[in-house]
Amino acid sequence: MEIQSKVRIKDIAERAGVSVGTVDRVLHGRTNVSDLSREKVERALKELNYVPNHYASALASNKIYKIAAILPMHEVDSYWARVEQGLEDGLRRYSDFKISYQIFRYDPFNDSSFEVQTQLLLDWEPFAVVIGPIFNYNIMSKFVDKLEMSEIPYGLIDSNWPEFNPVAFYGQDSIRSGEFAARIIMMAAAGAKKIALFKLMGEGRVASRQQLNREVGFRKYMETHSPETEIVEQSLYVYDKVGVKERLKSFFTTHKDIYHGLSFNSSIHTIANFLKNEMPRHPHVTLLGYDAIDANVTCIKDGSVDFLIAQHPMRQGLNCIRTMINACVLHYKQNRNHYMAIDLLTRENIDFYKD
Amino acid sequence: MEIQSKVRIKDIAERAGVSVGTVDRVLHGRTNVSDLSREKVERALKELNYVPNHYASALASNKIYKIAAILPMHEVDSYWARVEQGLEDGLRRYSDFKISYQIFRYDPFNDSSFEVQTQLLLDWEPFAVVIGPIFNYNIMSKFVDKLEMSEIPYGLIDSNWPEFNPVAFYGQDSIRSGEFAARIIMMAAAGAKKIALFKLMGEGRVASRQQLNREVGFRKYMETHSPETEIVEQSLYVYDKVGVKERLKSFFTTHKDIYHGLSFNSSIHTIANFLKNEMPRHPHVTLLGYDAIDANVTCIKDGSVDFLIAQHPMRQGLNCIRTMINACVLHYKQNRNHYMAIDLLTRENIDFYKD
DNA sequence: CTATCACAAAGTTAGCCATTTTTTTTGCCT
DNA sequence: AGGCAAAAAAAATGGCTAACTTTGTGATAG
Repeated sequence: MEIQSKVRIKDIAERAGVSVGTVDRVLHGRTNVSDLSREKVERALKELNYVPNHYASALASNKIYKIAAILPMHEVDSYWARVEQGLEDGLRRYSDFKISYQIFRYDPFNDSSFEVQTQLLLDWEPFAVVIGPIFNYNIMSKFVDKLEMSEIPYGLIDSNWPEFNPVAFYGQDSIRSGEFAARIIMMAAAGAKKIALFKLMGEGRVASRQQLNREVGFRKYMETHSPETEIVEQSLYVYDKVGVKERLKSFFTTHKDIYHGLSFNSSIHTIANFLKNEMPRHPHVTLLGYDAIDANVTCIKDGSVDFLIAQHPMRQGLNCIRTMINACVLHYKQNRNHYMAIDLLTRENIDFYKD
Repeated sequence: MEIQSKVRIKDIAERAGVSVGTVDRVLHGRTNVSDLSREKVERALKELNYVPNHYASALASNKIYKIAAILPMHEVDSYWARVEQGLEDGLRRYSDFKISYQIFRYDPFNDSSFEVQTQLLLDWEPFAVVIGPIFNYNIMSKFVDKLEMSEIPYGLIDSNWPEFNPVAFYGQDSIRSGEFAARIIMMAAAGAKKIALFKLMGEGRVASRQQLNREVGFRKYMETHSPETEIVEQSLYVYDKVGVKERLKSFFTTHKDIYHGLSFNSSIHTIANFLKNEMPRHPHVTLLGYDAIDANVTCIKDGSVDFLIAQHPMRQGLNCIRTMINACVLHYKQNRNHYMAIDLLTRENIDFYKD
């Protein structure tokens, strides 16, 4: 089996009886080609099944591509930190092209911050843009309109917006992910009367779309498969550490019959660490959370968290960049939607989860 | 942030006060370079932080690389079919290089077939080799010795051999994988007195190393965490369809108290389909098996198999090729061992498992 | 003591292939 | 035939490799 593209522009030119310059003009849809020549070239391209050599192409064109990303501000050990890492990995992988990269970060709790940052981004005149999640449809819409007006291609990460036309979306199907969470926790909690749903929030802000959808999927599964199980909610503001302690203490004292709990974001380690440190004699509570951030991985390894659902944030970033470059630089066709795998991590397999 | 390598060989040559030819000689470790020149070049490389442009390099070297793979014969819908697909994907991804690829298939039930095929492979004079699993250490060893004698680099897929020195190994940590299987099945079977272990064999042959190791991991976990659960073994020769039916019928009639079963290879669909077709009124048996081959995926979707453990065969193939090319063609450093993720698939998340 | 040779070391340059720019040719009209 | 636009051909470019060429050193013989 031969996997090689030996057909060169020169071969096309010979076959079509024209010069390489003409073939190039046809390939790039430029002017100054007679209809006859264009047709001959196109026939030759098809007949010889021409595949461009991207190495040579990149070398010759010698353009500089400016790629911008707009993502939420975040902590060092977080989902978004890994997405950024993935983006950078992706860019490094394409470092043989001349790529200039700039990241713009907005305060997810402040809409005007997003507007300020997108303006800075547009002023930088990027070639392509990667966009993270924004809750507010209107400001997102305004930004996307501007991009489309300027014909700047963009990719979405994490949050899918069916009404827009990105080159690609990378993220998890949150509803299915919530169903999967329900299946797993209920397998461990078979027959349990009650399970705890912890709503861990930062700075009093509403949860993300992803989290809301996970809960939708979760409740859907529960209604169908375990309608008899009561879901006991407990809200917590993670930045109010004293408040968290008090509420959890009262929660676990009140609900002595709860041995299973989950959360739809990456803060499950808060519950695990509380139980470890503040109620060490409390019976084991099986916990399920999201995202393989360091704090959670530690808890998985010491057994205080039993399950994590992961979604390959680095791979999301990397693949998003890859797709953008494939589409915009190399002019490959791309699929729009890329739903990431819904991975279950436990103590037994977490060592092999490499993002 | 700028991700681009603007430092060229020419720049290095100027900085070091030598010609580009000399820099090239140093970069490729060729002869005819004085110690002084080599040192000057190496200093310049470090100072300017040189990163080679692989596009240009590939273009210039214009070699034809012959890559051979030696893998077991297999059915169309199987683990190995996907590994082969991954290998081909990988080669396609590097189609800007001139790569010629040939696959040699041996009969896994016949050692001399392996020897015949490896001889054909060596006669083809490949540049690099990808090797699948062989049970017999001695014939493997003989082959590897020949490769090392001829300085042909090789990669291992599926079976790891610590005594050899491949460029890379891709596969799953089978022991851990068995532990994970135990954890999952016992979560569903919490408190069960008995579970079934189906040993599904093709053509009366012993199981693969991988399967044996999975069982080792499984039993280790069971002894530690569920010593009270009895593991009831049942061997089956899948090509003897009548025999399989009879044995299974007698098995499930005898063991009316078994509601959970697993198998360490990809044939779990045999059990699922038997229960569906031959004993439709039998209570649900929770089944766990390996590998997302089509037959198993169908069973996951109709609920007759509950869990599959997957190991990304396509990714193994693809990554193995990638690593071989990175190491041998692009001269990147590579890690030796690449343990694939141990993925749990259920009806809820299988749609997002794309290999 | 120098001419010759072998060989190591270093330099030079023609590709590799797609793109872009410049130059040349062609075709058409006046 | 001259002028001009349109199209084709040719040459230059990019970073790297490898074949080829030149330079330099030391050994040996005359």
